Formats: sequence, C-alpha cells, structure tokens
Amino acid sequence: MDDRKLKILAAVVDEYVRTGEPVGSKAISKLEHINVSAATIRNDMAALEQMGYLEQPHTSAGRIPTFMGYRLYIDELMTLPELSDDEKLRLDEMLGDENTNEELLIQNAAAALTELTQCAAVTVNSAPRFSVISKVEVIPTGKRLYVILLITSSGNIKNKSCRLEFDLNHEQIEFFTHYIEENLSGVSVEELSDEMFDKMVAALSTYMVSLSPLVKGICELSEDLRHQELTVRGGEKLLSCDDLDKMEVVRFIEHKNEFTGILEDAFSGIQVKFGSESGSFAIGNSSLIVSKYRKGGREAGSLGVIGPMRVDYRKIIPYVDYLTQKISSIMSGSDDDYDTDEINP
Amino acid sequence: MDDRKLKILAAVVDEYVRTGEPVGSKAISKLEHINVSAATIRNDMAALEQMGYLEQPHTSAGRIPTFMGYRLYIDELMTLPELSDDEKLRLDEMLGDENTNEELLIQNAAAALTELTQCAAVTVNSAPRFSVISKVEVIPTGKRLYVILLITSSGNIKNKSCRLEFDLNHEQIEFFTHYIEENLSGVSVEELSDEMFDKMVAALSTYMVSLSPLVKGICELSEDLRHQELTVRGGEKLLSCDDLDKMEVVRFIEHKNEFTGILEDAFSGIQVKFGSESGSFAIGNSSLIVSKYRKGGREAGSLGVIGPMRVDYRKIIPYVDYLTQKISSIMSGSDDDYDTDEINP
DNA sequence: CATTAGCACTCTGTTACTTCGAGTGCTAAA
DNA sequence: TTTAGCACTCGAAGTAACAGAGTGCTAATG
Repeated sequence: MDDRKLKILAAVVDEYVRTGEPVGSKAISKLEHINVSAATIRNDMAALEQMGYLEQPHTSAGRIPTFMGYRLYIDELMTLPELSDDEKLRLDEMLGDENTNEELLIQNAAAALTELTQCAAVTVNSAPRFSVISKVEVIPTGKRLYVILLITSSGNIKNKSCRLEFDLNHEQIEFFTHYIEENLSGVSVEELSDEMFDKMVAALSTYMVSLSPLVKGICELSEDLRHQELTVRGGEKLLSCDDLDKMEVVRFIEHKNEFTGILEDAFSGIQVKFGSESGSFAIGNSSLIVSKYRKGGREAGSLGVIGPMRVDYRKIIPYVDYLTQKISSIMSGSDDDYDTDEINP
Repeated sequence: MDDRKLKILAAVVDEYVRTGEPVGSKAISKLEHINVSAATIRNDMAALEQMGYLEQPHTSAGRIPTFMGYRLYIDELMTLPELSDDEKLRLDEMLGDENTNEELLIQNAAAALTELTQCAAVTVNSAPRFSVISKVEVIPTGKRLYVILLITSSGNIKNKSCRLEFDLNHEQIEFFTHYIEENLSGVSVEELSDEMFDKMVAALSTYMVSLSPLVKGICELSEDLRHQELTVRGGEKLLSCDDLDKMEVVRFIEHKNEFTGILEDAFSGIQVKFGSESGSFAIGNSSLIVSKYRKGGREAGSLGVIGPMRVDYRKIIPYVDYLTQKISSIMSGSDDDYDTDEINP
C-alpha cells in the first residue's frame, strides 16, 4: 500500500466531507499538498477502488469513500486539530456553571452537540455495573398493600406497590427485609438473576408462602434498576441529510431504548461506529461518534453524536472528547457523590 | 346552504379519502347516489369553493376539501358504520384476554390501531385530577441522607433522595411527616402549588430551618406526580404520507411529552382535531382522532390515532371508539383497582 | 328557473430528444 | 513511473410535444 495512495484517500474523504459531491481526480490534483497530476491520481484512485476503499456512484462520476475507506481514514489517516481556547470557552459556557445539576449538565452537552454539529446528540446512562443493593424497605400503605423500596449504593431508588393475601406484622416485615438484605446486599445489580429470586421464593415458602409477591416485586424492581435510558436530541437534523433512510431514523427515535447496547462498549475513549458495520445498529449509512464520561472514577454514561457517515469527524471528535472529559471532571469534583460508605453508615 | 351541496361535499371528501387524488365533477356524477349531471356538480363545487369548503390545487384539477370542509364533514355529514361482529372479535383478540395487565392493554390497543389504520397511535395517561396525597414517609438511608416517599390515593408512588445538613431523630421525622400529612392530605394533586410549599417552608422554619430541603423535595415529587406521559407507536407510518412535514413528525416524536395537553380535553367521547386548527399542535395538516378511557368511573387516559388529514374517518373513529370503551369496561371490572378507602385504612 | 349538453381553454405530468459537462480509462510520449 | 491528450460514457438539465383531466361559460331544454 503506497504512501501516496493513503494521502489521496485522505484527501478524497476530506473533500467529500466538505462538498458532499463525489470527488474527481482534478479536484484532488488542485489541492495544495498534492503534487502529482490528475492522471496519476486517476490511476491511484482506480487502485483504491480495486482495494475497496473507494467507489463510484456511476461511471464517469467522481469517487466516494466506502465503509472501509472511512474506517481506514478514521483509524489511521485523519489528523485531529486541537480545540482553540475560544472554542473551549464556548463549550464551557454552553455546559453551564459548576453548580449545574448532573442531569442538566448532560442535557446541556447534548444541546451543544446538536447545535455545533447539526447532527443528533445521544446520551445513555451506563449500566450500573458496580452498584450493589444497599437497602431494602417494606412499608405498609393500606389493607394488604405494601410498598417495596430498593436502594442501591449509587443512590438509585426504585419502588413498587405490592398486594399480599394477608397482612404482615412488624416482625414479619423485619424478618423479610433482613432476609433479603442478607441475601442481596453486596450483590452487584448486574448479577441479579431470576434464578436467585426463584431460590429465595423457594426458601421463604417454608416460612410463609404469601411473601412470594414481595420477592417477585423486588425481582421486578431489580429489572428496573438495570434499565438504561437513551435520549436523542435534535433527531430532526437527521432528516435533512438524504443518505439516511427517514423511516429508519423515526424507528430509531421511537424505539431508542432498544439501542442502549450500542453506546455501551467495553473500552473507553472516543469510538466511531458505522450503522451498516455492526448488525445491531438501526440506521444504515449512519455514523455514531461516542465517548464515555465518568463519575468518581467509574463509568457513568456515554455521550455522542449520530449523523450521516459523511460527517466532519475532525470537527466532531474533538467536541465529543472535550465535553466528556469536562463532564467527568465536573462530576468527579467535590460535589455530593453518593458512595457506599455514606449510604450504609 | 343547499341540501345537494352538502351531499356533494360529503361525496368529495369520501372520494378524496379513498383515492388520494383531487376529485372532479365527473367522478362525483358517476357515483350511484348522485343523480345530477357533472355540469350541475361543477356549479355546486364552484359554490362550495366560494364558501371555503373546497379548494383547487390548481386550475383544471379536481377539488380537495379544506379544513372547513373536513370539519363540516366530520361534525355533520359523515355516517359512521357499525363495526361488524367479526371486526369486534378481531379487536378483542388484539387487545388480549381479561387478565392482561393495564399497561399491556393500552400497548396492545395502540399496536392494533397502528396496524389497522396504518397511522401512528398515541396514548396519554390522564392528569391525576382526582387523586390526593394519602401518605408521606421519610426514611433515613445514610449519613444526613433521606428518602422521601409520596403516595397518592390512586396508587401512584414517587420517591426522591434528599441530603440534609443535620441528622434527624425519630421524633423530628414523626413531626415532619405529621405536619406534611396534615397540610397535604386530601389536597388534590392538581392543586399543589409552589406557593403552598413556600408557605410550609416558612412555617417550618420557626421549628427547624434545615427541614426545608425535605419540603423542597416533596414539592419536586408533586411535580413528578402531575407529570403525564405520552407514547407514540408506529410514528414511521407518518413519513409515508407526504402531506405531512417530516421534520415536524420527528420533532413531535422527540418532544412528545410536551404535547400531552392536546390529548386531554374537557369533554369525553370521540374528538377529531386538526393540526393547523389549534395553534398548539405540532404537525401541520395532521389529524388527531382521540377518545378517553375510564377506570372505575374516572378518566384514566386517552387513546387515539394521528394521521394525515386525509384519513378514513369512517373506519378509524369506530375503532377508537370501540377500543376505548372496551378498555374502560375491562379496567372497571372486578380487577384490583386502587381506591382511597383501601389505601388509608 | 334550475338543469344539462357542448365546447373551448387551461394546466399538469409524461415522454422523447437534445445538449452539456464532468470524469473516466487508455494510449503514447516524456 | 509519471504525464498529457483524447475518445468515450453517463447523468443532469433543458425543451418540445402531447395526452388527459377538469374547468368555466354559453346556449339549449323541460
């Protein structure tokens, strides 16, 4: 693989991103940093097409990058400019001051991204990989009616109303909550499984059959706890770019919560994924640029941008990068962060 | 206003809904129940256009109904066919059996509507107009950390975590919950206002300043309680009909919760609203067909369809009507319905 | 007087044809 | 190996012609 060919590929991507038109050999040859003739470029472009990095919409049109082309560009070729101090200042302002609450912080970041990139911004809260159940509480609220309260080490609280067949006395409630806490405290929310609850129901049934609705309730709450929420902001921007299928866009926005998985990937740092690359992602020809933010050293969520594949990566990536880092540092500051030792004193 | 003109207007709407093309005088004259010549119809159509019920996309095209035309058609002219037993059976099946839980019931109804009408289905839970606060609970969960629990007569439960500046002893908590319950129990959720909470903060501050975060928390919870949720299902159907602005569709789906108001109208029964009629509704040229379902005699939510204005009202209205009635009767059956007297024993 | 038949006119959508230009691949020269 | 030149291809855009649907108007009819 020629060094010049890589240079030409990068130039094609840059030009295509800039103009949106298939780019021809002549346009490339006119670029400052390219010192070969159009004919040479034509030859190289033909080779790049052979190798699968470029394609022609039709004979006698310019070339556009393929997935492989973009991939190579992003992973190896692209040079990322530093954000200027002005830009950083602007982003800081859009994010809000240090006192902004966490949810608003994320919302502001998303708003900033949509505005600056003219794409849709997406956010997800991370799966609570490290939080554990720290407290269970059962509160009578009416005739045979009880509210279960489940609190995790990360400060998440869920509740649910349960109807039993008999009323419980104080001791029974004590026994139950103790039993549950003994079995669940310290267990990571992620590890909670239906089988565990089945076992507990079985074990409790020797004591009192009618407690099983409570266990079932706790089981449902633990599902709630694992639930991740995805938000989309500025989805309408995706309609203006016509390389995206509008149906798919709407379906994505409507069923957004089914796609939390894709924003959650093992390793951290900026990631770029293409819609058609991973089978899992809904919008064909789309591109997802996303990074994680952390809170007190732990992954707390992801923030990113969805746009067409033809998008200005060199502009967007620094934005996403800066914002997630800034958010991480704000969230991990001296603010009130829930922590295990504080919850269970 | 001629009787024949009304007949012609109805025929134009019917034909336009059926074919999607502007309808001309000849097409109308061929209909069975019309016994006048095309020329006569032309005269009447010109008159109807004068009166604002019809319009021409351009000279020498057929006529299409205006908002006013649709409005008149729906309010006065349209004849609604009864659902056949087969259709009713089909709807019943799609709804699920009597044991289906309430949320699923609504989801199924929405799914049925999207499938049968090829439009988007929308649902909203009603504002909790009649529910009142029935219980307040404060639970210590950590160092200076408390969970507030708010329970309403309709079985709605909300919680929130609060950090105080000092720890509270048992008596203080007792005092606080009593104070709150005394002031709030019996008050309709709808009536809760910021001023009320301000007063309470002021009153409590003589006793203990540091309780104000708790009151603030309850205030926020009461806002949560008033929060209505709107769901859209099958929104992508709206993209295929090209009289709707795709941007507006996406914006609507993305910000759906800002539109709960429009589905909530004073009187009950089937309602048809046009996007452009009421300034409040997002999608121009759209039509909203909606009705309320009830639970135990009280409004519990609304269910309906959003489509283009050119939609088969004679088909959709009976569907929405039947489904909401059926849901009401299922929900008001012998199932476990929360009721005030059961919650506060 | 309301209704109808007839007719000239208007406007759109479609098809066929042409032209234009950008871009290519190939060949031959440097 | 690179470059200049050239014939070729293909889509986009523009034009003309045409068919068809629908109208408004006028004059005739019961």
